[in-house]
Amino acid sequence: MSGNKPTTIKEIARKLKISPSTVSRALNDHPSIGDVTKDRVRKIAEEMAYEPNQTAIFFKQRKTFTIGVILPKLSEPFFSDAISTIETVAEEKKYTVLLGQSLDNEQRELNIVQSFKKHRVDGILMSLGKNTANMDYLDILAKTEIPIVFFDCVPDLPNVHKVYSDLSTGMMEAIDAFIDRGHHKIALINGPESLLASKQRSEYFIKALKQRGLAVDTNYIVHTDLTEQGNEDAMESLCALADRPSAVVSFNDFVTLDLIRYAKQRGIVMNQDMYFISYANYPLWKYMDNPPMGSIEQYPDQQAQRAAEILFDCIDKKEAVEQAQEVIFPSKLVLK
Amino acid sequence: MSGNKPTTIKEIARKLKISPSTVSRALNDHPSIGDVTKDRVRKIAEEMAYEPNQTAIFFKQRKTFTIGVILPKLSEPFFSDAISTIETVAEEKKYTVLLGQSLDNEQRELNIVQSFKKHRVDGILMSLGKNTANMDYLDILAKTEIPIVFFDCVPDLPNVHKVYSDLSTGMMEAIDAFIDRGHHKIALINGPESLLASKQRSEYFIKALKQRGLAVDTNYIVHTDLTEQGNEDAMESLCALADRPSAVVSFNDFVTLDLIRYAKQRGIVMNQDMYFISYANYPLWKYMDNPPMGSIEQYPDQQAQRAAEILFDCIDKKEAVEQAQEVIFPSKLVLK
DNA sequence: TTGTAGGCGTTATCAT
DNA sequence: ATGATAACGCCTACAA
Repeated sequence: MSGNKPTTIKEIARKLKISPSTVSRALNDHPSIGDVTKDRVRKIAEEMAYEPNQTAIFFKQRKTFTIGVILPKLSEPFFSDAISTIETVAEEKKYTVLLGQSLDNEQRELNIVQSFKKHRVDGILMSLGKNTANMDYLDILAKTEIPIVFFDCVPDLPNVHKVYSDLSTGMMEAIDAFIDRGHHKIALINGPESLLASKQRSEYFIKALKQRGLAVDTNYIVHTDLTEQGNEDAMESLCALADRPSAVVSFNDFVTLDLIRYAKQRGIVMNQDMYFISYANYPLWKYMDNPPMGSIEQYPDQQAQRAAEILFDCIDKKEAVEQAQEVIFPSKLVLK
Repeated sequence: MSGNKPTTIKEIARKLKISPSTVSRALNDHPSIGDVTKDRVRKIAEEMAYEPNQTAIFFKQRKTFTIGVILPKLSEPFFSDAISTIETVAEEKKYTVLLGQSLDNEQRELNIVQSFKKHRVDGILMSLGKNTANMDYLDILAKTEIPIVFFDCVPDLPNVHKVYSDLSTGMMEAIDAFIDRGHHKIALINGPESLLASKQRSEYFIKALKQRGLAVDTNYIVHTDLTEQGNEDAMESLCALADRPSAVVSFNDFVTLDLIRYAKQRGIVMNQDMYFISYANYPLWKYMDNPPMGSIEQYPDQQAQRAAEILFDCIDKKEAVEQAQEVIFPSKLVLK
């Protein structure tokens, strides 16, 4: 039960009085080795509890059969779904998954990338943190030739592989749903203006309103820093308007949780005085007495699956991945 | 942007017309190397974008600076909290985390252990799946000398390191809370009888009732297989009783979500006709109109932290870990 | 202060 | 069918 080192091929060879190469070949079922020898080797290997030293093999093959996954935080169902899918795909390819949560912290993101690089992962799947602006690691990785595929929260750059959800389709459906139900005072509670995700929501929101012939009231577009306080403040500023909106598209379901709670405190009746639709389609709404009118599904599993496939294509050096891949899934409104 | 291999120490040596060992030492700031040489080496290394090949180092050191974490599923907040803590501790020790979700599947658990062993992780943190009975990997790991520390859902074996939550304290508090509020018809909706977790809940439930002088009505102890249907069935069987209980301890918050929904459908008014307390203390209750009376916190972060510490002690070969460590945190009722 | 040589475990190449 | 040798990149005892 103490420091007895693992058996090596050499030891087997010595015991059998044959050469290490023969042992190696026998163990790998090489055709040129006789069945007798193979059997003898296998038997002894079994007895001595031989286990190939993968670190040696990785080293020699210049491959680790490991991919790194970097995402903001696993406590968001979107990402815990995604990682499950990634794991499944990886498992099929006999790969193992190295995990890193950035917690939306740019510095951590960089550290994780560095650490993954150190560990010589064969590839990286990454969803950016909410505030990430700096893309230095792209250079770092380009130098090291480690393929990287972004998903969900992707950088606004050409020449990188990315898989994400098209927020506009869901937005259009949301606005449609609101208008069809007679709403014309529709607001947007958006995330921080710096985020690409926010810019997109904003853009699609305005586009959708215009397309349906509604005027865009800038008072109806407010921002939250995504903290509980920020969410409440955003809601408050909407409620303070003389002409309060009757429908709200919110950044995501987490924000909406706070909005609904705040609204209730203020005596605003859900789905009567005010209607909500947000992004994410988290599974918890079915347990709520006052769920939002709908939520926009962004398909974490599909995104993760596709991103993982592209990554493995890169790793396996398929031709198709010479150019940067860009895969976009439409988002979809799900009524509650 | 193509197959130019990473710089090696040899190449730097050649370029500088000095020996590889000198380069190695210079790079590692060895005291015997002159400052001039160090500077020259560092400069060239920088220029040539030298990166030490960790796989070579791992191979040589017989260490990977990697720990494997195996847990049932990250979609449970308990585990996503736990993994965050583990990552933090690992990061401090310059370790990276390999992830494996067992999805409560024993075969997967074994595969993951095998895969981790292949990757020569320096240690493993593991929380068992709900149905795991087979502990073969313990032998596997013992042979390989890979330390393993269990947390939360731990095996009922001696001689293994384990960190878990004492369910009895929370149960006692729950029963106390119910009784103090005048309840004496108290039921338990338990998980599958096969689970250790269920056996414990059952045992502590009965013990707590007896301790407070209440009779134990076996009709008041029902089981669910933890599916939505199972949860509803369990609730149904309680509601069907002539003498319906007014208070229920349930297996966990997920079960309680279904119970509450079912109860509401049946016109049972929460916290009036019926009161609930369950294990987990998930963060979502604050958003619910009808939260349970309370929930029992099991401190994922503390458990994970402690387990990780023990694991690193094992890895660092501290004396203290020669005997199997067993750390128990009391669970605690949190009223809503 | 620096260089030389050997080895970590495995496998591929070239012999025999 | 099997063996000897070299090499992957790095480190380090020993030598100079």
